[in-house]
Amino acid sequence: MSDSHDKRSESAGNGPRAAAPSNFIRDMIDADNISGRFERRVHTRFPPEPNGYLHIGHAKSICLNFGIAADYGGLCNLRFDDTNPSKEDIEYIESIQEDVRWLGFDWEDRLFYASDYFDQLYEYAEQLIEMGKAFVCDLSAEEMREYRGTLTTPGKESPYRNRSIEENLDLFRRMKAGEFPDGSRTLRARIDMASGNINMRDPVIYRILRATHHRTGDKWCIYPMYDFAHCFSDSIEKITHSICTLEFEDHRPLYDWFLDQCQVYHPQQIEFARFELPYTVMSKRKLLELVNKKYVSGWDDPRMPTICGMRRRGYTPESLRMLAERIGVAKKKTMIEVGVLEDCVREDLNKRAPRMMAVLRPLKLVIDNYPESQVEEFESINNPEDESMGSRKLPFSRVLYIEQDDFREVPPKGYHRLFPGAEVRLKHAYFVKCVGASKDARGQITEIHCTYDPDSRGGEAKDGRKVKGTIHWVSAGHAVTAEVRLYDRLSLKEDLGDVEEGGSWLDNLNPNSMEVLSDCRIERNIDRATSGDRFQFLRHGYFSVDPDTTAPKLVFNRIVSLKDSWAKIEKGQTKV
RNA sequence: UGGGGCGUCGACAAGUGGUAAGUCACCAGCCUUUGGAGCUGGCAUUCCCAGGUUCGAAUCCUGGCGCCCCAGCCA
Repeated sequence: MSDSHDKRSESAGNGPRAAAPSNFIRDMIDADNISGRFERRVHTRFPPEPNGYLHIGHAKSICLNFGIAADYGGLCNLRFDDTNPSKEDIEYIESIQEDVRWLGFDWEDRLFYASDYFDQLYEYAEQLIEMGKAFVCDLSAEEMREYRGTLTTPGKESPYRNRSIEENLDLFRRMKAGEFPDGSRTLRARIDMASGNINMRDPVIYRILRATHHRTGDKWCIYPMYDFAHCFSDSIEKITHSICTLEFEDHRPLYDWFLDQCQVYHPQQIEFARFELPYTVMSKRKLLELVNKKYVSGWDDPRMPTICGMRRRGYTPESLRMLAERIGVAKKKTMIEVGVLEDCVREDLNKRAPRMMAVLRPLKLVIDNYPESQVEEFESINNPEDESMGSRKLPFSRVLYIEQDDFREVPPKGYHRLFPGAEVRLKHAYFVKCVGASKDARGQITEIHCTYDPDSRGGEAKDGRKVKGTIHWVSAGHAVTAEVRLYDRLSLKEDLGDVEEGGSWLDNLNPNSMEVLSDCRIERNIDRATSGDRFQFLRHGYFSVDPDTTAPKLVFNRIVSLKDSWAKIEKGQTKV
């Protein structure tokens, strides 16, 4: 995987940001600050489970938690919710930290793990038992499911529900001591089997699970469940606002119940809605499957909506933060059009990416009246949006490459580029007029011929005549060959999970999500580029140097194309 | 007659009883040595529906409708 190469990335977590938009979470915090509920403190946390790589959806949560803390002069912790060693791995712990840092946030010395609290959590469990609020249950998983009831019918109380406190304590201690096999018993809260909220039907608090934990090793053979561990972890860290996603709304009564029973510091859980991006995957399970079954090259495949995938693709942290800001925070589940994300990167990169001339699909152009061995150099500005980025020299000669799409034998209506008899400007260089095209035996155009106007040096005709089109080009003898990878949506369907009976979501995968162009020609100035550098290839879009780049072979990823109003017009024409 | 949520422009989203912000998209024009960028203007008489309260309702009340989540010893 590429390392974090974003030298230009600025921290986003320190100091107040510009005008943060209003949302219901801020309203709640404001109200708490007025009432003095948390002594005007704001302390949030980002609590990922280290069982996968972070994706763009997590970025929203990260920006929200760290962003709110920063805006209110508060703190945000990074806490790994590592209560299920059978699914978790150190690889994920490392990648998550790298991703959060890359996004621009800093947890300073507040890196925590739920496993840091295992001893404390165990104490709370015994406390609950002593209060008669928890019991050891011998029901098997299947039996427990039967006893739980259904959505519309109440559950039945476990036959073990009324064991004595002494027996429960003894059994629980023996669970901890490893006297019973995995899955044979659980510790359950004693709440209400008839509750309409299934989470309150005597939920499991601890299960027996012999798995080596990445931090506590084999110290424990019982592990706490999410609901139990999470609220107490928040409490121990003196979190004020525990922000999570909507599916935990049903869990809030349980979150509150545990803390109330033990009479400990009590944060406020607040739930917000996740967002979806059409034509992609955001489910951790599916992302894992894509990686394991090699449908993609890895977690950081540039087509993946993972943070590391997007980083490798060339997205900037700024653009991801901008997205989070633009989509807002509410309780309505939303589908964010890809255009919003794309606009965010374009806006960011338009201001900072140096321009380069790159011909992706080369077509040879010979200037018949240009001296054979002559080479000129033209000064070209690196970024018209930022003069301070300077300029560079561009060699020009008799044989050039232009984009295949910039020449048409028969031009469609409104086409401003080259066709027999047409004159265009070669950006920064000269006006050229097309005088003919050569074809091979199969009728394919092999090269086109032009004449140039020596009086248009620099791109301005002396007689003042105008030209409609300006195209990019590269001198054939002075260009480097490179590979460019173009990406498209991973899914053919807006909802990748939309599957016919008997089918698999894998059938919805777009077989053409990556196109490799291996014979691209780029101006030689690109030579100095190193992995992670980003450019605007004139008239094409924004590209980044992929880490697959080796000394002789440059490899680029297309981050996003430029807006192409001609493509839109032409598409409209053919539709008729 | 299980519980919990949500419903404001094509997509997001402000609005918290005083007469529908903003962003993306889209459309039109200007400008342009990137058909890029930029600039200007347009884009919800109406807020899921129906009643009601009120001088006044997206906001309050009543009743509908639609969508999402929950029956892991996952988080």
